[in-house]
Amino acid sequence: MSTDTPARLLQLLSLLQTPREWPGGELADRLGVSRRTVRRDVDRLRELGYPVQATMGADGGYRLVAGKAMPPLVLDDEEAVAIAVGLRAGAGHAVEGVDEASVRALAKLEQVLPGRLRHRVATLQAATTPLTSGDGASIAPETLTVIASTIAGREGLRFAYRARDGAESRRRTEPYRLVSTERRWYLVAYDLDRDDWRTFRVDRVSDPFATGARFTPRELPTGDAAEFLRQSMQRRQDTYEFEVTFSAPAEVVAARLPAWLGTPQPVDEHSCRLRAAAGGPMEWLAVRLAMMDCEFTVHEPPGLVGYVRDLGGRLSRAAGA
Amino acid sequence: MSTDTPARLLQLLSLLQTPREWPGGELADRLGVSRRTVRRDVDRLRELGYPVQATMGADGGYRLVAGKAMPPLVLDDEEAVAIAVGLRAGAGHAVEGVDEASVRALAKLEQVLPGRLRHRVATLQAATTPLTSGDGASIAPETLTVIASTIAGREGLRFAYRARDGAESRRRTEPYRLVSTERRWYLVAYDLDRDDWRTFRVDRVSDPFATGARFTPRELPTGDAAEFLRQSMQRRQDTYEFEVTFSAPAEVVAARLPAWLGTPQPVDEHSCRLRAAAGGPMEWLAVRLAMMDCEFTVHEPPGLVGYVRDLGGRLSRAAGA
DNA sequence: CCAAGTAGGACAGTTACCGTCCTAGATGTG
DNA sequence: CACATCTAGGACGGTAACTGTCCTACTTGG
Repeated sequence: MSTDTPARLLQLLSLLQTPREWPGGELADRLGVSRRTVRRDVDRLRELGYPVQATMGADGGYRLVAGKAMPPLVLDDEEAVAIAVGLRAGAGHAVEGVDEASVRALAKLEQVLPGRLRHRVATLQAATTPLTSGDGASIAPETLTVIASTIAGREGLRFAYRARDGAESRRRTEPYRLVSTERRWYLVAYDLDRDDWRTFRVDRVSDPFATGARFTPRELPTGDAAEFLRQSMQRRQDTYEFEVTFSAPAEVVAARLPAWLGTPQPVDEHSCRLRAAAGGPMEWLAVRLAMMDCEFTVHEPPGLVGYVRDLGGRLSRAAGA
Repeated sequence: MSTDTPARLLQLLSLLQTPREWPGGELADRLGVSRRTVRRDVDRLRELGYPVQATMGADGGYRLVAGKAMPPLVLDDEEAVAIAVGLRAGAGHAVEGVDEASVRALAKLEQVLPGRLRHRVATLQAATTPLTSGDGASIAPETLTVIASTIAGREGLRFAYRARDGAESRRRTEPYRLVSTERRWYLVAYDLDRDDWRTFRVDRVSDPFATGARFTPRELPTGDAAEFLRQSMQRRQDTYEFEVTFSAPAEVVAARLPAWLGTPQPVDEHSCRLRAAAGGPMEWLAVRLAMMDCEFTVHEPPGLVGYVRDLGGRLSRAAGA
């Protein structure tokens, strides 16, 4: 309705993102301009790099197709809520390799999410259950997004931290990177009080907030945040090795397990063995194995064997054995 | 760098979405215009409804905050991939109430996703595991997005359908709505051959494609697609009732279960009972119960009891009991 | 108080934009 | 085959909008 050119272009972009064909006449009507102007606008979008495809002939029309760069996504309310909920649900147990970008996208979205939608996201979020099996290691999505924001904005970050021995402390940091490996989130940051680089487990962070103080990022001595994390993990020995034998062909098992857990080695035609290192909560691995839908045997570590035994006992009792 | 006004406005919008403060001078530099013009552009964005907040005084700057409507999201490559992967992973087992919007958002995103990113999404998607426990009821995300596109674009839809008795048939339909209830996806559509409204289970749909023929949506006699689905489900009796007793306070159980499964009723201070109806694969419910981390007893239905017993036995054997 | 930032009015030159005319090419239908 | 319906794009003139420069006013933190 507004007669402004840039506004009209944004509106056109939004219309074209609906997965259907738009005849020029209809667009002209909707935008309140002449057909010729629509053609010019389409031209302009193309010059901007958004590939508008036009099918010729009767029954033709315009539509936005895949191009070189991502066009700005124009979402309606429900779609925005769906993405927010989806990303938040995934934040705790996302796919290896996209976790950090996923949190960044969530932070970006939540920055501009209208208040009334925020409500709906929170409600729906409450209706879903965190997949973490009650070991208290769950992470509030807000924690991740606040941290991501401070990293992107180069702002100071303060939070309360509960160390491995249970001791509480308050930290003033310059956040550097979020890294997630093997079902756990870590923050690599420069600790202003310790005057050195540190890694923090995000599930032990509480009450994080941006101080507002901007800083220029220091250089990490190790270069890569993931590398730095790996080194400090080695010192702490936070992972464990496990070994399982499955009564199913290696291909079948491989298809049902996440690739990062490793590749099962065939023993014979009908069984295979998986030996790999895992981090994160052991319960998760146990449940994952339970979902495999084939016979298997856990050899190591003893803790995992114990947990699987407990789970088995509990289920047997539940069935009234 | 000097492009025309609308392009600059889009660029400005993208800069402001980074969660940080931008001083006017820096924006002027980046956009290649004078400081005054930046102020004018900011004004224009505000008039368009995008609330740009400015902090006054030294060390001030601009940033985009939550407003009345969603601004067009400007994503970088990694963020786009992250959202696509997240939505696809969630497509099979999403949160009640946002599923359809989620699929619509995914369709919208994939329509414009550049080819090189498509590759990355596919790769990462392969690395993750479908959560469906081997009953063959998994759904390819593509199937959902194709259907969603035809609904949005009012295009005819053809697909192959495997009926409950295993009979294969080809369908020509005018798609109306996607509905998901209790872990399953359904398509409500007008069947052009049967000349009547039908519901289809999406996990039995294969090889769907848009015919390209546009149509004007008919009116559904029942009015609401969800209502229509409910009625045809009642005829088929696709759900089952279950009853479980937990050895944990009702609040604790409620907090760990999805709300749509129902509310547990307290029996005494330390236990509670849940009686509700569920649909979808029974294995899913069994695994969900296993993750509850407390003792429980399954009373009904017999099938669920049997499945829990099997799972328990398998786990006990796995632990070498 | 000063420095550095936002906010916004006034003015003049330039530019870009828009609608109304055209004509040309593609495509499916009667 | 001709026709209707769509995209594609050149030409043109009047109007409107945009931009940079130069102002002043106000806010905030050191």
